[in-house]
Amino acid sequence: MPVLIAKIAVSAATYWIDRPYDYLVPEELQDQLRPGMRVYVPFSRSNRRTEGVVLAVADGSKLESLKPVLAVLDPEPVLTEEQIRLALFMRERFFCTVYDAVKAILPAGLWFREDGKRRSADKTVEMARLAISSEDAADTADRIRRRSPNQARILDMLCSFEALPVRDLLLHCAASRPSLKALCDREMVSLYQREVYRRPVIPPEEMAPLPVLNEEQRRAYEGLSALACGGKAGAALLQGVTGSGKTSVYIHLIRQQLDRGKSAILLVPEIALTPQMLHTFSSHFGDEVAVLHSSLSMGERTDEWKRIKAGKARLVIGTRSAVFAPVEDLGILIIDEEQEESYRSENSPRYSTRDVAKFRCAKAECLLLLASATPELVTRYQAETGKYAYFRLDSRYNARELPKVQIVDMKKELRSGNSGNISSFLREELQKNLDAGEQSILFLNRRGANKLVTCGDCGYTYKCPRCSVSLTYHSVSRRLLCHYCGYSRRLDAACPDCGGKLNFVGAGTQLVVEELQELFPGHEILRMDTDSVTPIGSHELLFEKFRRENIPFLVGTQMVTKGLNFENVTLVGVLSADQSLYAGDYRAGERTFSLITQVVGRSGRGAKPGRAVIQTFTPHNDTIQLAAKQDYDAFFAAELELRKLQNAPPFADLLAVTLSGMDEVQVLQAARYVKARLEELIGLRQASFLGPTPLPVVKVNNRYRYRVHISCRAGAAIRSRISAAVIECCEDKRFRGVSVFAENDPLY
DNA sequence: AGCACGCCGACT
DNA sequence: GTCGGCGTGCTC
Repeated sequence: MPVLIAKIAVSAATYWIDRPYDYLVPEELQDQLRPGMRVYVPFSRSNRRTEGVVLAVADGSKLESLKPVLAVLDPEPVLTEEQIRLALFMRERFFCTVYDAVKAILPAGLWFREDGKRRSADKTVEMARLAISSEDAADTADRIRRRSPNQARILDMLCSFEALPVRDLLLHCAASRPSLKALCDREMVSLYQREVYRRPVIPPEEMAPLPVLNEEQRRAYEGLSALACGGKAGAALLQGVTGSGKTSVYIHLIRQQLDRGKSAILLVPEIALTPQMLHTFSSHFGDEVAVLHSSLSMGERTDEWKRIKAGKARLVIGTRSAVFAPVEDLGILIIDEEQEESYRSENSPRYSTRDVAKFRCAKAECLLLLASATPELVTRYQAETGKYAYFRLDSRYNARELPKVQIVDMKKELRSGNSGNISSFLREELQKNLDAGEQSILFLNRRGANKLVTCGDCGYTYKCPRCSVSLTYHSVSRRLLCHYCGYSRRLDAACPDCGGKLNFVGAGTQLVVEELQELFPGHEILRMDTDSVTPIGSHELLFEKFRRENIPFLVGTQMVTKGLNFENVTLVGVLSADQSLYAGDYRAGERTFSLITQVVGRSGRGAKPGRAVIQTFTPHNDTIQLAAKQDYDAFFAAELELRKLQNAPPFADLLAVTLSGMDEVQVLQAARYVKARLEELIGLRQASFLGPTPLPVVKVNNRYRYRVHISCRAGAAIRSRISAAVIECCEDKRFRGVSVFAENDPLY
């Protein structure tokens, strides 16, 4: 009798010991256990109980003595064969453990035990169906109609519907439970429980008709649909300017795939997933839509996941993690605003949504559609060189004109004595809008839009004791806060060093609001940034207020840039266009271009023409000039030349090994060791190495962080050597206490 | 990373 | 004698 062996990825394994471990399948588990199920296994010398996932079942092992699988945790596999392959792919591509990948693929709610209180309990509904044939039921109904009219009506009802929720059945038959009970007792009707899925609120809709496509949209649709139905894997770029109606093309493509019995995934950036947008899609696809995003409760997410896995929802809309949605027969996968950084995961597994999408589409032999007004340079390059199919939508809806853009030199402004955030030109434009009763949006190109606190006398600033950053002041809590580690303390009445007066500096949204209040006293101003809004839907409330009450000014960060239409907004001001331009990594240019394009696109969405004002300290900068002209093609050409010179993507792949630890000297030594090993293992001919360089914020939570950069054509061979160098460093006793990981295409 | 094993010094 | 310090090595 052959011994059954399970190849298992265990959760306790760290990156450098992560491999499939062989375990014995005890006889009593042999007919239950299948690949894709989670199990408990003993691990390590202590045999502590560890969770694992079965990757494969084989009938023999090279190893002599094996430990047994302790228990099977799932009645059915939670991972399909394809998802297991995906997890293995992710390990190789993103330098993570298989189990890390599995955790990204499955919804977190799946880990809460059936017996525990924490579990998101399944909601069920009681259903009734006929236990006899419908002919017999109809006969019986006629026979008993005089004596038991209620029971007869129930039988009639069940003859025309296969199964009905008991509640509805009784309601519609004007019957009560005893009637149903009688039928059950006579074994004519049976009852059972059906799981209902708690759904995020999607308002019930009348189904909207397919949007009418214009000539240009129709051409794009036809080209893309030919690819999507061609049964070959491939990718395409749909480059469409803001307002060109990409969404209409999506709707047609998705409808077509659903009609062919296939499913579809539509990914959107975090902030673009608005109720407005869900509304549009649910009005076209109703119950076929499942929504996955970070603001759902764990239970809701698990429910949606189950609904998708059961084939009940064939269109999945969601943010980056929805790329793992367990749909079958994928027909098309669309990534909207594909250049957005929210598509990359910042912590392990550090995956790129696009790479995962490519893998899935290749396996499913379906189309990957990348869409944007300002695609990532690499994407556009692939389209231009024929690796991706390429479609464009160049005309704006209703042939509206692009806003007129004016660049303002803030250096001049400073010289003429204005040190504020709002230039005199912008102030005049704002005044014009105010007089005309039109609205304006001011965009602050900043992440943490918070105030710094300094001493006016000695220049003292508050530093985080654990990180190499200054603390910022939060007016809501009236405390100083570290954005990196969460450290907070109360503000002193005076400078702790010299007793001088403390000043608030920095161009936070709050400061801009204060400046506006001074310039335009008595007019209402809305403020919107990461601090002032968090719960989902609160943006919408704010936006709604802005629209309805025709409030003259809206000041905000990132989120004011995203696809919102305000008829009456005719002026947009970009307060500090350069902020993101010198952020250090090779993507700074495209990030700035895309940001300015999006902001400028907010202006003049209605009947009235729009204007935009871009304030910058570097008015002659190419990126800013081209962004002002909204000339992506010229920007692309210029930036591509730059990339060629820098040997940056698409001409080379960039990877990095990041090291961190409490002992800065030791971290640096480890980093130098990694670099030396990389040079030996890969060779200087195939790659170039840079570093170690400190991260922009070198110390976070008392850990010093350094990085070694690798520029090369990254194939499987090179990646495995990088992996080997990381593992060697982890195993080296000299570097105990230093954590090391590799990464594909790191964000600065 | 955990966690056991083991080989030394200070204590009931 | 033995309790516990951490240095060392392994994980099917």
